[in-house]
Amino acid sequence: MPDEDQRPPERARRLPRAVRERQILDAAVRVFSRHGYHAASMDEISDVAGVSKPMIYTYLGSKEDLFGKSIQREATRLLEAIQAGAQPDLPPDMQLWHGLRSFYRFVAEYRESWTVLHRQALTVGGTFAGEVTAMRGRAIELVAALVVSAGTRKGLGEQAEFSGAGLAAALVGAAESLADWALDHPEISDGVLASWLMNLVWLGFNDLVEGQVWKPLPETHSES
Amino acid sequence: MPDEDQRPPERARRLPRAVRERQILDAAVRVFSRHGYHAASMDEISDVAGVSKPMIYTYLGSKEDLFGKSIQREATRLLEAIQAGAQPDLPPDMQLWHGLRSFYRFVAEYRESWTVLHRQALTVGGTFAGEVTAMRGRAIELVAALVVSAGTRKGLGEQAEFSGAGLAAALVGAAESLADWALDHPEISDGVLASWLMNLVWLGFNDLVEGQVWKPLPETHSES
DNA sequence: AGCAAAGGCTACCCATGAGTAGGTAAGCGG
DNA sequence: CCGCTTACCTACTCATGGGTAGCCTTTGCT
Repeated sequence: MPDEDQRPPERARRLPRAVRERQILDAAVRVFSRHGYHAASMDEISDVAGVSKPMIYTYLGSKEDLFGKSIQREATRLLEAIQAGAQPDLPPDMQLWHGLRSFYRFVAEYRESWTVLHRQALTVGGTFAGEVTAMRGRAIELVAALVVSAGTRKGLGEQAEFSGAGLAAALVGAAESLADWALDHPEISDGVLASWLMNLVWLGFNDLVEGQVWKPLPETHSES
Repeated sequence: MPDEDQRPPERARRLPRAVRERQILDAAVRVFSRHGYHAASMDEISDVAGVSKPMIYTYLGSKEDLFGKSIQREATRLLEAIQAGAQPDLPPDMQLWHGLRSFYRFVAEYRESWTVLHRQALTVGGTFAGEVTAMRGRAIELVAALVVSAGTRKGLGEQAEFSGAGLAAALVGAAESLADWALDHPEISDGVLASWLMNLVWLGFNDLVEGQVWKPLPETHSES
């Protein structure tokens, strides 16, 4: 009886390996972001991916491997998105401004990527927590460099150096937290979010010396 | 063969129920803070508590119950610590200042409580995540009220109202992130940490109107 | 056609860990 | 000293879920 398969879900059969790997990673990120590492089951991931469990093991390895690869892919995506925005030949404040905007655009577009990186990766002790905190640490150092360079340029000198790391940690945390908040307020544009932080941090920092208002150049931002 | 038990660890036998419950909760907080909800095992908790597993079930209920009670106790502790610092009859900036100092003192003293609340509680979907985010939300609202009241008082009016919630979210996130950072830098006092945030946020916010430097009254803070 | 390799699955194994059954022993009122 | 309650334990059951063995099926090449 040929042609008896009415192929109802059209479960795309026999795709090349690279495609399947992408599908599986997509599913993994989605499931991990929803339940966290431990509560996520390989069965559910395979189900979401539209693939049987052994495929995951033959293609991506163990659950830990899979989680690691998910983290790695999303982290790379995020960093690339931010770096695409913050051109290193701009002045510090503009670097920060564009980096922040890119960050918020990314979070809005890839909520699940963000969730996995921000919430879930830290809870799995061991290698991943290390990788992610290292990545976060690099972000903090980058921001710290911006802050210190700007502070020194403005005449703060030693004090900037001393408190730069802490301030950078606070700023990164503020940006992350604001990202979470923004997930529940999609009507707020990335430009507004970034400008809030710029006004908070840049003003507060620079005004230790002199009171001048930072604002983005008119051509680059579009907010209400 | 009597007296053959050389009672090596002197495992305190037959204590009253209230004491055991405290011991078990202490152990639970410690283990949950280290491994997270799912990776923590009741066996390890009972081991750390110096008590057998059935005791936990007869006294505190299921694993979920136990986690909930741990969260609840630590959250209450934290809120009480903060409220003990921030007297509501002070002006907004001083409330924030003292609240922040109390917060950082608490985090330094009860690292595990903080870890459980900040990192682990969010990863367990369902009731607890709800409770904790609700608690966090209340904190944000509180801060938002301070910020808006100060902003309105300073003449910002509508703009303060509009961005107050977002700014509060950012500030709370900055405070949390700075708390994590401070765990690796114990030499930084709570006064310094709090003053960093005050200078960042309060200055940046108020200076949208006029450039005035916030600083704590000399008698209350002790920093380098 | 024939056949190897790659894509894919069902059906299982088994360690881990939540939760419990049922028993022992110490205090305490009578 | 007798029984009743409370504190407490050892030793199990059993569901969940990570991981795998073994088999089928399509495709592409000669």
